[in-house]
Amino acid sequence: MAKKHAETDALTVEELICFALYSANHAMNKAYKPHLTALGLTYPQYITLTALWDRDGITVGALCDRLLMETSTITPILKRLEAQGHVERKRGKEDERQVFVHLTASGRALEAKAPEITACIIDDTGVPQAKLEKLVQDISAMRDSLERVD
Amino acid sequence: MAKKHAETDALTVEELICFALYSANHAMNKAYKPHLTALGLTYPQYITLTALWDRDGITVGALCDRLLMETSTITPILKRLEAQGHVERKRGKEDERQVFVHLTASGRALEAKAPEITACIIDDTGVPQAKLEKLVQDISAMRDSLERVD
DNA sequence: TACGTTTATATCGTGTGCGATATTAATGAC
DNA sequence: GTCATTAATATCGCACACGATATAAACGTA
Repeated sequence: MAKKHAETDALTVEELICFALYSANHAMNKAYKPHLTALGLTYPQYITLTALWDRDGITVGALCDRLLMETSTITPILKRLEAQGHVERKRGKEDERQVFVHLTASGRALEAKAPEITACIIDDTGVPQAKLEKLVQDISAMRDSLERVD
Repeated sequence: MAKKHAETDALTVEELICFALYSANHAMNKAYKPHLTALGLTYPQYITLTALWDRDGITVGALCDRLLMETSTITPILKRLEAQGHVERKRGKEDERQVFVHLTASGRALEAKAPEITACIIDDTGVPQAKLEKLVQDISAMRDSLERVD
């Protein structure tokens, strides 16, 4: 049985939703690591590629919106993906401020590895498919609520 | 209705549990930021303090175990907390390899701020208490399963 | 006691992440 | 058309986060 707290008591770190997310995110990163190291990718690089596999040739800004990240985070990741030959960046013709990100053959080829990695990770979570889909929905809804605040 | 995928299709980034955790963790960090900036703390520093409020005077290693982090991450955080005067580090007497971390009056005083911050964040999640507690349990269970793998 | 091994913590290099700022291009008011 | 403003992306400084390595203390075995 869980320990009871009075209203004024601070919660234990393990009882905080922030720590649950914080530590689960690190654990997920760690679970992906062996799969991604084999491909020469980091976790954020892989997530960036996943967004591009679904929607290629979008602008840096659109990619930031999709991943909920700042340009100061995405730009260096794209530079490393470009250095590895997985993406190309092209200035827009009509609007030269925009930069469009395109997958190369190499970057597109990595997509074929994703389903097996995903299957491994899903297995590692120990959560059955149906429950996992619900969990993704609940966590995403919470994230969206947090995003709306500021 | 959600888009259907064949078994061989890759999932959209939004459908991946890894992205749900990744983005929710960033959103949580962002939600805490104004509260913590007012105290001169960062998010990892606050989480570290939360662990110490519950169990003070433990070793660096025990703190790493509790937070599921590496010593290479915790040591610099402790150095910054020490520089701010919130904690003190003392070498063990019997075993001089160990370093014990103790809260100062300043570090202990911050605990009083925690309940109100927690209440704000819980409100920001938009998730009712009971459901949030279940969510914490589900996410923690998944994290523990992921940790057991490697 | 000497010395190889293990243990606890710290340091270093690389890659995020973000806020603040810079840079360059497009836009708008006149 | 000029110039202030806005918009899209990049750069910089600071703080994680971790793997690899270093350091120093404790331990084990001969």
